[in-house]
Amino acid sequence: MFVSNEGPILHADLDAFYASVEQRDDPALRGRPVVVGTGVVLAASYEAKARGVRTAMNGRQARQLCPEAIVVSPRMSAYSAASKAVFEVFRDTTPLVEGISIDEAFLDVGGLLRIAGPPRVIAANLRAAVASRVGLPITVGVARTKFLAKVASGVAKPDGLLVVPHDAELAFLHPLPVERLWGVGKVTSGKLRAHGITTVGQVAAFDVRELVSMLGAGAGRHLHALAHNRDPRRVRVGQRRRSMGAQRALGSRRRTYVELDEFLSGLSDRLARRLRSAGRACRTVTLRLRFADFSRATRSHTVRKPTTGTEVILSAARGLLAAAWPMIADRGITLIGLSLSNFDDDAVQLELPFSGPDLAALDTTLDSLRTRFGSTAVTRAALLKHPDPVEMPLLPD
DNA sequence: TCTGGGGTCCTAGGACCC
DNA sequence: TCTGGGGTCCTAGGACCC
Repeated sequence: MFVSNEGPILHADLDAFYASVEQRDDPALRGRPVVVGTGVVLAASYEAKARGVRTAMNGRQARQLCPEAIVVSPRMSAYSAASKAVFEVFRDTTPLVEGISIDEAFLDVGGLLRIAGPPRVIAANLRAAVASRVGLPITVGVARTKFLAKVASGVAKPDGLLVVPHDAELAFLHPLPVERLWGVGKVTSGKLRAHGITTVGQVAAFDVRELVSMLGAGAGRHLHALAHNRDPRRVRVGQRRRSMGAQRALGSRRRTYVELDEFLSGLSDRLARRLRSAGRACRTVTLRLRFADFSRATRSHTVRKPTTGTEVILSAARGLLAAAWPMIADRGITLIGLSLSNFDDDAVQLELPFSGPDLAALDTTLDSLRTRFGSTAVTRAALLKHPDPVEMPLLPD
C-alpha cells in the first residue's frame, strides 16, 4: 500500500455529476433543470436543485416540485467514461490519488509544492484542466486533513474552490451544522439534535464520554475527533474493493419461488463474470431482500474455499433463498440482491489455469522482482496476468 | 407508477478454540 | 457454590455515502 504522509490534501468532487454529463453532451439541456433517472432521482442539475429536487427523491415528487424539469434516462457507460477521463487528469496532477466513488477523489499534493506551486494554484489548475479536457464543472476543497478537505468542497459547491488555512481550521469548522460532518446522517443528527447539539462546535465542546453513551463507542469517539479536526487518515493509493454486489428491483407484484430463483441465476452469472474479470475470489455470498414495507433482511453463507465459479455462487445463493423463503412467501418482496465479499486474492492464483513456465521458474522471477522493488507487493497472480514486468502494476499487500 | 444500484464501516451475539 | 479471559470467525442488522 502506498501511503502519503505530507499533505495538504485536495478533495475533488464533480458537481451533479450525471446531470452535468447530460448537459455537456446535449446543449439543449444547458441552463435548464435536468433530472437523471425516471423512477428515483439519481442526479439533479443545479437548476433542478434550486427548485428543491434532491438525489434519491422519487420521480413523482421531483416532477411536482419542478414540472418543467427534463427527465432523462441514465447512461451509465457515458458516466463511467467521463469518470475515467477525470481520474486521468487527477493522476496527471499527482500519483497520490485515492478514488472514493465514481465522481470524487482525494489527492495528496504535499510533494508537489516546490514544482507546482501552492495548493490554491494546484487546485485552480486542476479545475481548469477538468473543464478544458473533460468539459465538466468540479469543486475542490483543500485542507490539512482528508475530512476537512471533504467538508471544504461540500461548502464550496457548486463549481467552487475553497482552501482552509492551517490557522483557521476550527474557526471554519465549528459554526457549521452537524450534518456537514462526514458520517452524520438522519439518525445521528436526530440523536444529536435531541441533546441540543446543532453545530460542530457544540460537538467539540461536548464530553466525549457522553457522545459515546449517545452514539456508541466507535461513532462517538470518531465524531468527537472530527469535530476537533483530528483525522490521521492518509491518502491511500491502490485500495481494492471489499465487496461486489448486484441487485434487482421487483416492483410490487407478487413473485413466485421460481421467478426469484431465475433472478438469482441472472445475478450470480453477472457477479461471477465481474469477479473473474477483476481477478478476485470470494468466500461469502450474501442474499439481500427488501420488502414492501421497506424493511430489509440479509442472509449470508461463507464457503470454505475461495471461489470464482458461477455454480458455487449460485448454489450458495439458492441455499440462502430456500432458507429465507418462509419469510418471503407471505410478504411482498420488492428487491432481490446478491453480494460477494470476504475476498481472498491469493487464492486466485491457485485457480488460474497454469501453462507456460513452471512454478519454480516463476518463483525465481518473483524473488528477483521483490528484491528489485523492495517489497512483497508483487503477487504471483499479477505476474501471471502481466508477463511483462514493465507493464505489471504493483498490487497492494 | 410508490422508492435504483451500487458501495463502506460498525456492532453485537454465538460458536469455537486455547 | 458457580464457570476466567482472550481471540477469531461467522452471521445479521443498521447507519451512512454517492
